Amino acid sequence: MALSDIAPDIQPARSHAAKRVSILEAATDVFCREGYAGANIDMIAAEAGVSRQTIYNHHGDKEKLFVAVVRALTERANAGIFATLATFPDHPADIEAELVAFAVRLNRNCICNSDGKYLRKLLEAEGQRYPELFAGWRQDGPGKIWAALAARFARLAHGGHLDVDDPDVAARQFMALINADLHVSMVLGEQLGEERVREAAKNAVRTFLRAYGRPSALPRQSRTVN
Amino acid sequence: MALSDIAPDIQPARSHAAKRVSILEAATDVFCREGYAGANIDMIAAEAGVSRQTIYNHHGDKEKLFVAVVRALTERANAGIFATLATFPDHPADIEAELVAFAVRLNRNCICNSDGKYLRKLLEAEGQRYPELFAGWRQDGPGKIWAALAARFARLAHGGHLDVDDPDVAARQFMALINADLHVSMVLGEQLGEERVREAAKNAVRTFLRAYGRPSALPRQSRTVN
DNA sequence: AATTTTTTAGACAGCGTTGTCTAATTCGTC
DNA sequence: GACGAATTAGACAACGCTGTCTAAAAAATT
Repeated sequence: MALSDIAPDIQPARSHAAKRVSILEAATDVFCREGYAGANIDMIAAEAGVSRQTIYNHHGDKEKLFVAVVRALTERANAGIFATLATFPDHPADIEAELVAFAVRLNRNCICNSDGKYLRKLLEAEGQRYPELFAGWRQDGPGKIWAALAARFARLAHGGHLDVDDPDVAARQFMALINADLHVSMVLGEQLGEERVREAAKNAVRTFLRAYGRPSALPRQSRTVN
Repeated sequence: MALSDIAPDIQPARSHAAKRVSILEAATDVFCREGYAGANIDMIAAEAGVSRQTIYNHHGDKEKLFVAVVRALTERANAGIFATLATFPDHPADIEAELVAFAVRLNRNCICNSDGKYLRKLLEAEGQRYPELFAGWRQDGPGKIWAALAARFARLAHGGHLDVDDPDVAARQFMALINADLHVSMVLGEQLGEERVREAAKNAVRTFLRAYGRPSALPRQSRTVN
């Protein structure tokens, strides 16, 4: 009962927070692997190295746990995307090389990493069942990302580096081209190496610049067909 | 016992085949809506207008039923894609208009229709769990489709209609561009109208031709930026 | 060292699902 | 109309999962 005066408000346990994280990680894994209905609490408990009761203590409910998982996932994923977006080449010296590097970062850090894969999978699997959960993702995720990316392209166009008439369309197409080669491989769960990602980015940017590049910015790259 | 001589080999019942189809349709629906683990036989039976026992009579097992569903789905989807692929404009008079029309057909008949959506969803949800099932789809589906589409583009290039150096890449990028605008909307289950599909196809083909079009084939379309 | 809180293992009821079985019924054929 | 095959409704056991509970163990705080 006596409240000591030094460090009075320290949380009851330290392991508490660590276990919460560990539970969330394991739950993310299992929910994504097995789907909501296929996942069971014992699996999650075993994978988290925690007793089943502890999970109920922390999250109260299978559904609440699922919601917590999706929230954490979307927040992390959005943060990662915007962090990568901040590395967009606003004043490119070599636009092709810098766009390729940017595309590689985008693929590596946002789309091919586990958060991206997990989020896509949960979205496809349970999106219909929890529309309100994923509507938030959609607004804060793709909505803002496309807008932000479109603004970057518009600025590049204004600076004379690109010839873009509809930046929104260009942004969506850029994302689509980035993923063109990788999507099917990822769905099947293949692990794709760095060079594969780089190749995909190079192809995407090359086509993107053939479509939207300024004639003056292109010509150093040979474009003859053999 | 007495085998009458006329029409001896007629199947025992006619409703048999109809019910099999109806079961498969309902099972496809339910498996895609609820996932494998979340689907239950009673749901499927109710949706098929059939008793639970009949399902077991026809397919024996929940897992066998699932396999049958995926097989039917992949076969139908592949057939549909190749049928649409046969309408590719091999000798285009107006390449942009004909590619747009082709893209619209591809989207409407193969990607946005229920088979396409269902297949993608099942693939994402259960692909890891049944790799052998979906490996077949991957080989006969995207593998052959990309090759076939690439061959078409190569022929267009050879005929002087396109400037394509790597037809495989071009084919994948064409598919990716086609889907750029629609994918997110579809995942969330929105119903997209004809004009939306048409708009997406127009944007995709325009960019594709800006990247791969022959200079001589392009210029009639004004490309000035305001 | 004592105390309080958290965690654990295990048992437990309640519920839903799968797959089987049986008896009644429907359907198409003869 | 009578026969045989398929279908149906319902009951049923076996099983797995959720969520709760209890008593023991572990961890941290005092």
